[in-house]
Amino acid sequence: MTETQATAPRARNARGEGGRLRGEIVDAATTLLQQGSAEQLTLRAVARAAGISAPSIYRHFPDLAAIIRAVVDQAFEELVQVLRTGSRGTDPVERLHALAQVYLEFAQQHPQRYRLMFGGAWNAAEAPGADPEEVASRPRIGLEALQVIVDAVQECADAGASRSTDAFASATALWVGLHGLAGLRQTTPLFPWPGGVDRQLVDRLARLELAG
Amino acid sequence: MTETQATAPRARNARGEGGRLRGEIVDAATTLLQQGSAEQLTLRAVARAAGISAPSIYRHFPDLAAIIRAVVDQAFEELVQVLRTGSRGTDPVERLHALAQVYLEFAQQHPQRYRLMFGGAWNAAEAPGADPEEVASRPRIGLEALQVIVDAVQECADAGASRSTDAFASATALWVGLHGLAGLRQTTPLFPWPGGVDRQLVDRLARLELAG
DNA sequence: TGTACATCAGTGAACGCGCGTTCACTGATGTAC
DNA sequence: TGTACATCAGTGAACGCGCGTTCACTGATGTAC
Repeated sequence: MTETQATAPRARNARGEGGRLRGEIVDAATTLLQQGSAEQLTLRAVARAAGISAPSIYRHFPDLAAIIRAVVDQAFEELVQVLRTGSRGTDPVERLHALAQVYLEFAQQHPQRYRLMFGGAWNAAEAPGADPEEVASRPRIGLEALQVIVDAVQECADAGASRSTDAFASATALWVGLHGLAGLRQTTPLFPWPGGVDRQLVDRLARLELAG
Repeated sequence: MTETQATAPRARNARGEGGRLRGEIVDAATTLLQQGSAEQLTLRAVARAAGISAPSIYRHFPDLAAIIRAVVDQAFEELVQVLRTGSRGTDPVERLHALAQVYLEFAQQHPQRYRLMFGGAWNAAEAPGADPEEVASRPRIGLEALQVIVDAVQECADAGASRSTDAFASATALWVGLHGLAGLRQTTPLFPWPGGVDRQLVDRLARLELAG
């Protein structure tokens, strides 16, 4: 009786709602990324986590890489939103520091997804089946996230709080620094990290040190 | 006739030279990392590349993770050597810039190995079978590489070419920046990288900009 | 110098496993009449 | 309002594959006598 209930197949989605399972598959993959790395993901594991049979995946995705691409796309959208929300504040310098913290927190809270966003892409790009057009369009969404940093740096410069004369270049350098810190902090937690590395990165790369 | 030659088993090592195949296995794994990522490495693939049968691996390594650990150890030793060789020059600032270039080149020339050194370690650390003592000792070899950067920054400070008052902290920040750049350059080659990002990272993170 | 023997590096066959993918199918949902 | 039917989301069984690992083995190397 309860056994029947326990092993009951999932309720099928109605006609128009075929897209629902698609979202559930992406969510399942995202959940699995909280436990293990992207390399450990398998199509069957995603299906299990989503509570469906393996072949059901094919109604929604051609293969595992497509699922992962969807996870990455969603993660980039989340990052952009989180950055926009996190850069609030009155002082432009304060806003930039808050932005950096939010970026680092995102990477820390979703290490595997972050790794996938910035570490697995080129892997997929070199994969034989990669769609060239898709690969070419991939940086666009990343640029959107970077733009938030560019704007914040520009505001500091406009307010006379940064000596930066090229907000894009400075923001890129800052992004590079934050990315490096995010990765290394997770990789080598035992390293004797000097306090305030994050602050130093922001101050120096965005050229906030006016008293020179 | 030639068929026999082609399929002839490899010449067995003499008694005392059992260690020779160990090195060949590590070399085979290193070679495979020039073609694919560490996640694609399998015990059988390493054996094939080394020209031996799969079970032969077990005479030298308990499992694939042990082989990878040996590859990483060797890579760190190479990096330290390359950094030491690359930091030659008369001017301390020149030496630091050369050091940064050498670091970036190492990462570029051995992308998968570099990724494994700084990106895969924590993965292995969280693996169930990880030896705690081994994990704890892992940063040591990395610190040796960092020390080369610390020394170079200190020399700049001593020569009055850097405003850094904490060479370790500045070197760490620089390492973070270089690591970020190394990773992102490979991951997002299509990104419109501003020229001179690498120089900017060194100048700003090692505080070489005196005319403030 | 010769011979019997222990050592041990490397092998080939075999196993069970989880994987990706295919196929024909089931059966509820929505629609045409 | 009823009924027959097309649609299509999801299933279960099955396949071939490469994997890690085990086992008993082979046969050259080095040693004891």
